[in-house]
Amino acid sequence: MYEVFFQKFNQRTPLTEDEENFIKQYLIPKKLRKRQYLLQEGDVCKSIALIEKGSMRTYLVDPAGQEHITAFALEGWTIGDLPSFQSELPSIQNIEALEDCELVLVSKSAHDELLKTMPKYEIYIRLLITDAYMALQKRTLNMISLSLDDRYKAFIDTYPNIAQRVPQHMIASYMGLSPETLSRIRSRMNNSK
Amino acid sequence: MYEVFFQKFNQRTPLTEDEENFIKQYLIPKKLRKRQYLLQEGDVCKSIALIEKGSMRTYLVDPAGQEHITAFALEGWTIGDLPSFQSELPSIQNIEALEDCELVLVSKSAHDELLKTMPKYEIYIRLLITDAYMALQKRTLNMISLSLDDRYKAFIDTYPNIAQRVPQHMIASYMGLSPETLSRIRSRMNNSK
DNA sequence: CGATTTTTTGAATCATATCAACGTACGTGG
DNA sequence: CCACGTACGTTGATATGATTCAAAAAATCG
Repeated sequence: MYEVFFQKFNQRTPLTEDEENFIKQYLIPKKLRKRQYLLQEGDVCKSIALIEKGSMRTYLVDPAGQEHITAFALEGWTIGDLPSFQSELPSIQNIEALEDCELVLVSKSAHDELLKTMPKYEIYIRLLITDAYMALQKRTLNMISLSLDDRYKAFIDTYPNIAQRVPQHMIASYMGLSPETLSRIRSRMNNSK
Repeated sequence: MYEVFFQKFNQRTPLTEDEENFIKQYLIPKKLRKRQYLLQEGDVCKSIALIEKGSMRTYLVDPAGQEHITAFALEGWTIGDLPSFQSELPSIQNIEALEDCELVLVSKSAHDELLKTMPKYEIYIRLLITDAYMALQKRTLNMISLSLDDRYKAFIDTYPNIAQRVPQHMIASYMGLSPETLSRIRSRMNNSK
């Protein structure tokens, strides 16, 4: 239990066994079936979740009623709506299981408590956000500088597993283009190699 | 001296006078003339900089020789190339003064030392990156979900000062579109209101 | 003031969105 | 377990809108 959580934690901030046990008190395991929600628009994001198994997506519905996927997450990734989690205000995003999932939750109160009492947790969170920030910077750069074909290649290189596990139209939504266009990009790529 | 630096710091993490003085030992003031560089491609980013006065841009040159602006920064903002700063490997980005600037530098060694010795500095950095991450998420969302006209409006709303202080073609580069297109967006907007 | 850079405008081209139709795969209930 | 209905992915035709190239107008700098 919590294998992936502590593997990821130790990767950034090595822990003693005692420290692991200390943290374990604060963790809550949770299973989610495909299509179930971790968070729904209008609710406050009360936990961040590490994915032990499965995959999820974060999306939001714009005023015109269209869905936009802002993030995917697989095993070992941490997911949550940061603006809502930080501010304790209602979220505008939804977080949904794309496959059956096993999660490890850290509630807001547990998170605040751990930040206060355990310097290593603070370090871990800082490194986690730093990595997430750098990944997002790369994504932003790709969006402003690459052709669609190259953006799709970059997506595949960065997340080779995702493409096989989530429907294409969701990848199109994540990239901000129509499903038809993504289909044509793929057929162009297959023909040229 | 360091007014803006400590104003921003206190905003996130209130400090006593002693704590301010402790941190001051580690700070280095630096002035940069317009068009001078804080960081050039190929160099390691050895400091992060808070801008007391002036404005800067971060950009990178792609294989085809085209510049892409990834960030602007004004008074009170912190700038640096995080991947290079963290890893101490050469940066692929350039950071240039757009106006005469007064900066406050925190070197990598000072940063590491402060992280080790001063919990409040660790908290400050975590909150700083968290804010930057949330801002970047919003930018990403705008890119995948809004029309160009609305993206420009969102840009103006978010950074009302920048539009008057940096050349339009740089804003176009930041938005990932051609200068001509931005010019046409602006004339459309003026005609319709 | 003259030179250079920046912004605007126009016309042609290219890329993506949209709309529509079709084939296929999938899950769901009978 | 099969048959049906719904989702999904592909393909084609057309429309929209952004880029590119070229040139002129406007603004900025020395």
